[in-house]
Formats: sequence, structure tokens, C-alpha cells
Amino acid sequence: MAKVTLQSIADKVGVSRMTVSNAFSRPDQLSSELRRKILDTAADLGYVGPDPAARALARGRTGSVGMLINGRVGEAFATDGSSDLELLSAVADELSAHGMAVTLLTPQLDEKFFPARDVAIDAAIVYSCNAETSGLAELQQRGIPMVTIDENPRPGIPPVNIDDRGGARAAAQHLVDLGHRRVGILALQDAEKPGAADDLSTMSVEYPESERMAGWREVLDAADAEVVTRLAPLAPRSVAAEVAADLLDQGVTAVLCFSDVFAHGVLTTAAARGLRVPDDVSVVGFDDTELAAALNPPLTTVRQDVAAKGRAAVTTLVARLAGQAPEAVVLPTELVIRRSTTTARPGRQADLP
Amino acid sequence: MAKVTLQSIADKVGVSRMTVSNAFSRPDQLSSELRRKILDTAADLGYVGPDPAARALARGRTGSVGMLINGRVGEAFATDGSSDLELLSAVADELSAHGMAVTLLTPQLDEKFFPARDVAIDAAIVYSCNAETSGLAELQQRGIPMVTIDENPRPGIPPVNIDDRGGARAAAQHLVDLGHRRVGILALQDAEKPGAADDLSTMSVEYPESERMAGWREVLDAADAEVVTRLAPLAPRSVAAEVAADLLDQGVTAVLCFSDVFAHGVLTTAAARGLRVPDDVSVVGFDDTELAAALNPPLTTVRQDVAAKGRAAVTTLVARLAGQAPEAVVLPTELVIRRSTTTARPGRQADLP
DNA sequence: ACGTTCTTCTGTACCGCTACAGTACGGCGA
DNA sequence: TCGCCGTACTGTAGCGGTACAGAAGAACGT
Repeated sequence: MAKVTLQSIADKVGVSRMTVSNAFSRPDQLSSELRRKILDTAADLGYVGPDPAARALARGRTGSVGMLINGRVGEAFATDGSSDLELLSAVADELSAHGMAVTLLTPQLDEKFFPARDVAIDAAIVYSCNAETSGLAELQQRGIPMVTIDENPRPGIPPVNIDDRGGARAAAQHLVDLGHRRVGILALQDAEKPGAADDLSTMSVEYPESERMAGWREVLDAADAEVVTRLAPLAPRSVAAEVAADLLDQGVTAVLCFSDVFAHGVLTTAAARGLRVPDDVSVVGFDDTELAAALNPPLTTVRQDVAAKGRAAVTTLVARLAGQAPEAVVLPTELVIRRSTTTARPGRQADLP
Repeated sequence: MAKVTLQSIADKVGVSRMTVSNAFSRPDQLSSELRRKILDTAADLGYVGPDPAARALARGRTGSVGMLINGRVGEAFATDGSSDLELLSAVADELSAHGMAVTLLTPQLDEKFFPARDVAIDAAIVYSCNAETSGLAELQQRGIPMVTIDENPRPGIPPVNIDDRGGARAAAQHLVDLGHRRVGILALQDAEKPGAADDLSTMSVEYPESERMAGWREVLDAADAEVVTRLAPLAPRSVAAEVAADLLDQGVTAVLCFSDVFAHGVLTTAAARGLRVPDDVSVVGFDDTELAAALNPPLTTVRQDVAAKGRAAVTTLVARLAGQAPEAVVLPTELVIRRSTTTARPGRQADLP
């Protein structure tokens, strides 16, 4: 069967193509009887609706929003687990409410195809990207409106972030209040520059990383606490476990972790060394992922609302699309106290070999 | 500045628009000097490449593939955790290698916007959908080529599945070989029809669910084992824990679980009741997610390669797009024996109150 | 009766690109 | 010298819609 177009329906009903178009896209432009008749005829012909590609060209909007992530999707998303999916879900659902869909913009694999250049989108959400992320320049050149999530603010691109620093401060203050004066920090190492766990120059400089570190240090330094900082990559987990072991050997009475996953590693390592949490050592996570409450003991951590972050990004983007001025968003964080932290046990150092 | 089009570049270089188009899309159609010159001029004008929307209309292909999921993305994906993300990642990466991108097809929220009808796509992957999933009919009417993943085969749509039944058989056989003769099954309840945990009519009838159940029963029945079946919904987890408790109270010496997450629930519940795993009760999971190896004890489970499943779906789709005959795919599963299973402890029933 | 306003439908001109069928011309074999 | 072929470039005709500015007639007020 030949392809069904607006024209073929118009011919069959005996009206102009424009009227058929209106029947689908601007119901107020024609009488409801005629519209009914047109829609019925269209249904008879098996016509579902105006061709989205043609409509996109004519209207100048495609109805999709790109999601740019750094590295292969597998790498960007899979390492951190559930919260990325939660973010993506929130973005998809919220966009859907605004009549749009998300398209994943993978990095360029070959010369011929480059999603950031070749995929039809109206706007883009930039997530988990660093300065070298390929695609950003192309999006910018195409004049695609963007927002970033969890990123150092870039000129001209409204950022959506959480109060990483405030959350970190609250976590550190919590430990200080519990009397901890020798505190370990397990932070994130830049995947691109592996190095010794205590080589702080290899620390990831992305926004959440540096903000969290800043928050911790502000409070710990002000309290004159001793700080032992160690860096670990997200994967493989075995490395994080080793680094955690090293950290615990430094005689700290508490550990502030970059993420719940890291905290999990510390818990496991502590157990393997016969250290009780929180009696011997307190542990604080970050993010309050599902993992946090499920661990044993349940983790004291800093909560962020990942879904809200995704929704805020969409809201900001929609506002931009509507011509409103871009505005930075910072979502609150909240310290959630569970059972992995308690008062400092004095003289833990003395137990060490 | 006015929008830069092929025509504006053509005018500036002094060639026809067609030649500029060829410079970008069919390099073999013009001399390389001219191409160089055109590309340079285009770069000067800030032209990134042909407009994807216009190209889509002219070529008749959009370069995106839809991913249809049931319910809001949040519901479909978030419940099961990591493996969905893994699947999506694999699909995105593999599509990217074929010059395409994934677009998430969310369900219809209002009359005006319906992704399955209104989003420009060349093909679709149907995942985690049931018969009532909205959107399927629209895709079919649009004549969009599809594949399903983890679904009961539908006429005209090539399915990509794993050998759920074989994996379940292997798991059950493993228990039988270990001497278990009273085995619990913790299967998945249909989210749409809540009911008593032992009301088997509320069992989910989707493909993986029914296949796994069939595999378990085949082997257990053949071995004349007693079987106690209980159903739990994916969420909330507390319900699964309750159901697991009930199951353990039935004096089973082993439990076959629909997923690793369920197995996790059984482990936790067992621990809470003072039952040692595997000494008092053996537990088998399904899927071999990251969770499985991380649990204590590490879980005996049935491995499936989720990423391979995603890649296979893309391969099948690409073949269909190329006009090849659709072909069903069944990927192997493999029993992974870890430390949550051991020989049946005789007379466990006697311990019960 | 006549101008005005609404409602309902139509005609034309694109949206920005690509497919395809040329045209022009230099080189090459006989 | 002529025909033939391959290479390099061009002209035209869409792809399937939508925006926008009419046009035609009915309804209405004075």
C-alpha cells in the first residue's frame, strides 16, 4: 500500500491538505463534525498522525532533548549505579510532561556519525562531563540551549547542582560534634590520572568532588582536626577496598566518604579487619542511595534528591526554550543520621600495631 | 546572524548547493581540493553540519531508535536496578556504532503528546512491556520495525531472549544434586494484581517469570521434591522480606529466587531469624547482578549477559532495517555456583517451633 | 441594506536537505 | 579524428508537513 499522507486523506475527504493538518494539530481551526470525519477517514486509511520528521522540519522543533554524557554510556552510568538511572528516569518523565523525549548522545565513535552533531534535538542536558568531553563544542556551535547537572558552571550554560558543600559541611560537623579529631577522607580519584592514593594532585576536579572536599575541610580545619586524605577510583572496587584499608590503618576514628559506595567499601574493609562500626570507627557516606539504608549498619550519609535534580534540569531547560533568562539552581542536601556514626572512641591509635 | 544553510555556503564558495551537500555527505562525489575549500568556508561560517531534521525528512531515516518501556521510566527501570541501566547502555553504545541513537519512549501522559506516535524514529526496541502497554499499537501502525527483549514472542516481532528456562533448570538441578527435597520458590507477583503470597494466580505471566518457573518445576517435579511457592512484588522490599520469612517458616532447606534482589531479601530475613546460609538453608538467585557477588555469602545464581542481550537486540534490528528476515535470538544462561548453596541439612523441619 | 466580525476553510510558500538524472569536459583507445 | 567513458559538478523535484495570509459566507448590530 502506498504511504498515507495528509494529502491522500485530504483527497479522500474532499478538503484541502491544510484542513487535514489542522484536524490533527489545531482542532480549534475547524468544525468538529468535519474534524470527526477527517479523523475517521484517517483511521480507516491507517494513518496514525503527522510524520514526526516532516513536522520537525516544518515547525523547527524536533521534540527531543539530548542527554550528553562523558565516555560511553556504559562507563558514565554504570559505575555509580542506581542514581544515574534515577536521574535519567526523572528527566525522561519530566520531559514527557512537556511533550518531549530524551535521546542519549553517545560520544563520537567514527568520523561519519557524531551524535552531538548529527542527532536532531532542541536542547541538551549535559551531565557527568568534563572539559574534554567531546560534543559540547558541537552543541554550542549548533546553538542548542543547554543546562548542566553536577558540573562546574560554564559561561552561558545554566547549572543545576546540589549543595554539595553544605552537605559535606554538615557531615563533617556531625563528626566534630561527636568528638572526632582524627578523621579520614576517602575522596574520588580522577579516572584519567591514576596515581598513589595519597597523591592529592590526582583528585578529581569535577564539581561535586571539589565542593564536597571543600565542605569537609572547612569544618575539619576550623575544628583543628587532623585529616588523612586518600583517593580511590570508582572502579575497580578492590582498589577502593585497599585504599580504605590504608586509611583505617592511619588510626582515624571516622571516615568521610565521597559516596555511599565508598562507604560500603570502608564498612567491608573494617569488618575484615575486625573493626566495629561505629564503635571503633564511624563512617559517613554521601548521596543516600538505596544502598545506604540497606547496609549494616545503616549508613549516616548526606541525602540528595536525584529525581528533583533531573526535574529541575528539565524545568530550567523548558524555561530557556520559552525564552526566559537562564537561572542557576542549587538543590538542598540533608544529613541523614543512621547508625554508622557515634562518639569518637579515644585512643584508637593505640590499638594499632 | 542569519542561519547558515547549505545554500549560504554554496553562495559564498560559488558552487551549487548540491556540491556543498556532497562535501558533507558524499565526499567521493567531488574533488578533494574543492571539498577542503567548502569545508573550510563552512567552518568559517560556523556551520557544524547538515541540519539533522531536514536530513531526516529528505533521507527518510531519522537515525534514532525508540526504546519503549512499560509505565513511567522510573517504574520500569528503577525497581530492578543496575541491570536495566546496563541494558540501556549496551543498546546505546551498540546503536552508536551503527550511526544511531536511542530515544526513550515514555507512555502517553496527555492527548497532545504521545511519544510512540509523535517521536521521529526508524525502529524500536520493546522492553519490559506487557500486553496492555500503550504505544505498541501505534508503533505497529506506523510500520516501525521492532524487536522485543525479555518478552513473550509477538507475531511479526522478532524476540531477543535469554534461556531463562534452561538457567532455572540448572539452578533447580543444582539443589536436587545437593540433596534438597523440600524447596521454596520465591517468584514475582504481578504488580497489577496484588494478592496473598500463596495465591499463584497472581503470578506475573511475563516471559522471564513463566519460563523460570517452568524450568524450576520441571526439575523439581521430576525429582519428586516438595515445592513451596510464594509470590512477592518487586517493591516495596519490606513485603518481599515478609514473604521470605513465611517461606523460611515452611521448613524448606533451599530457596530458588526470581532475582538476586529477592535472594538478598531471603539472606537478610534468614539472618534475622538466626538461620545460617548455606548451612541451614541454601539460596539461589537469578541474573548474577553486581549484587550477587557482593552479598555475604556470595550468591549462587544464574548468570545472564545483559549487555549481550542489548547488543543482540540492536543487531537484530539493524538486520531488519537492512531488509533481512527477522530471526529469534536466545542467549545462553549459566549457573554460577558461589557460597550460598550447600548440601541439604536433613531434618530442618524439626527445628521449627 | 450595509459594513463588520467570526468562523471555517484554502492557497502558497516555505522548512533545509538529498536523490537522481543530467551536463560538461578531459582523457584514452583505435 | 571520433566515439566512449569516467570524473566533477549542477538543476530539479521532491521529502511531508506547517505558518500565515487570505477568501467566502454566516451572523450580527444599527
